[in-house]
Amino acid sequence: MMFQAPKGVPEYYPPRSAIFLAVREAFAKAAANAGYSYIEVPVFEDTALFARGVGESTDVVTKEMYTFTDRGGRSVTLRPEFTAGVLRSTLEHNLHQGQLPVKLWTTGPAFRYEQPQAGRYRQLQQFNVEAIGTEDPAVDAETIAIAWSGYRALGLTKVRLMLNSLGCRNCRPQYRAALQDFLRRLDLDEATRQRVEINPLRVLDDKRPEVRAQLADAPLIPDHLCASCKSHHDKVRTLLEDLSIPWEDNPRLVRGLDYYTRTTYEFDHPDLGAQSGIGGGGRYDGLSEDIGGPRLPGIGFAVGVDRIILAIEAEGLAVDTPPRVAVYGVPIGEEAARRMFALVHELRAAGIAADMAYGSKGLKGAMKGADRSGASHAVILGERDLAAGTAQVKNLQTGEQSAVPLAEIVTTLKERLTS
RNA sequence: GUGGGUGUAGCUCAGUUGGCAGAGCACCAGGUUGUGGUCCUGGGAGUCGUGGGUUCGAGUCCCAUCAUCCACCCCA
Repeated sequence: MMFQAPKGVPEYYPPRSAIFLAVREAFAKAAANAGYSYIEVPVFEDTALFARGVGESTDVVTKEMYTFTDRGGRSVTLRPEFTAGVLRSTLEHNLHQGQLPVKLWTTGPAFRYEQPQAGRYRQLQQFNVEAIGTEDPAVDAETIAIAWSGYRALGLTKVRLMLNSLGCRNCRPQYRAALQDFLRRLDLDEATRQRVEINPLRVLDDKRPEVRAQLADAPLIPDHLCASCKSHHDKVRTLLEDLSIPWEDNPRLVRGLDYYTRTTYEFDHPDLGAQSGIGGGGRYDGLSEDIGGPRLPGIGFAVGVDRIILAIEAEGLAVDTPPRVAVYGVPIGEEAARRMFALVHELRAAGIAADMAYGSKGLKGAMKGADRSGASHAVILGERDLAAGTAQVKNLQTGEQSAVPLAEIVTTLKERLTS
């Protein structure tokens, strides 16, 4: 084999690719139903946008970015996530000057240079939702509800929601100091000690048992929230209760990106191995200012399409794949093939999905093609039919077959397909 | 970046102490020169990941390398 897909890039081809579209469709529908509009943003941006937006101290920025210099000498980076780009676009085009919040969804690939493993890829597919311009906790709950609806629409039953609040610019610094004070007294490796100084909250997320054991008595964020953050957090939870969306409070949930404030949440699935997070999001009330914009709060989430597909498969859910076409043309001989080509075109123009056998296959091979296409009807056309000005219309389920004048094929099939 | 597992036909895999490279599925053709699914018969296919070494002889043993999978760190 001469060429292979780049390392860590999953590909979806038929028949499995149908699941990919179904996942996107489920979330797009949930977002659109909640009044969110589509936004198309670049796959690459100025490197500085991500460095400042996502955070200089994050793993994503320090070691996972696909960064390169373009021919004009500019440093550009393939997006490692969507939020920074969506917010940049919102500000650049003054979408926030209209009525708030600005509600947007988008989808596509993101890129992180990591060592691939189950559910972790260098090109990952995300579905993304952002609500920009309000601090109303109802919008926090709304984004959660959209993600939840998407999972439900796909039939997933084992998705767990974990919820936390990271505080704001007023209460986070005190908590951060208290946490650092605690962490500095622990027995930690060099990399983790550095993290204590740069981004202590992320130490709480460590999965290693030897670290975890030492964190049992660590100060937790919910105990250090200021009055307004506490009230915000309580309101979000009350609203989730109203919607009967079950969640689990997780005071150690911090997430890896620097811009999160107040509400953070994560969805995970128990059957996915080590990479179990299938979606996550939170509030980013300071991000706009971080990237040079006005004060503009926001909240959003991304769900991982690749991992959701793995979850669908892990739960053994069948995604119904409709037949490729409704009608399949079976020509016998060159003259018939030419006539059939036009007939198939007519069927398509009439809104009937149709395909035909190509490459002068034998009748038997062509019928096989009809069978595999999933079509409910075959149209068979040979010398005898041409001479009579008819074609044989065959119901592939029942085997019934009858001659129909060529001029009436389209209307006849239209009737038979709706009945 | 670190650790471990696996690379043989399109797919899933078998291959004994080193001795002619195989099966199932899929695909194609025929059985039926104008009829699919089931059945029967036949067929095409592989530089055994790649490069080197040991040997009369390597899919099998050794070394290197690449790819892939799983895990750590971290994240969707």
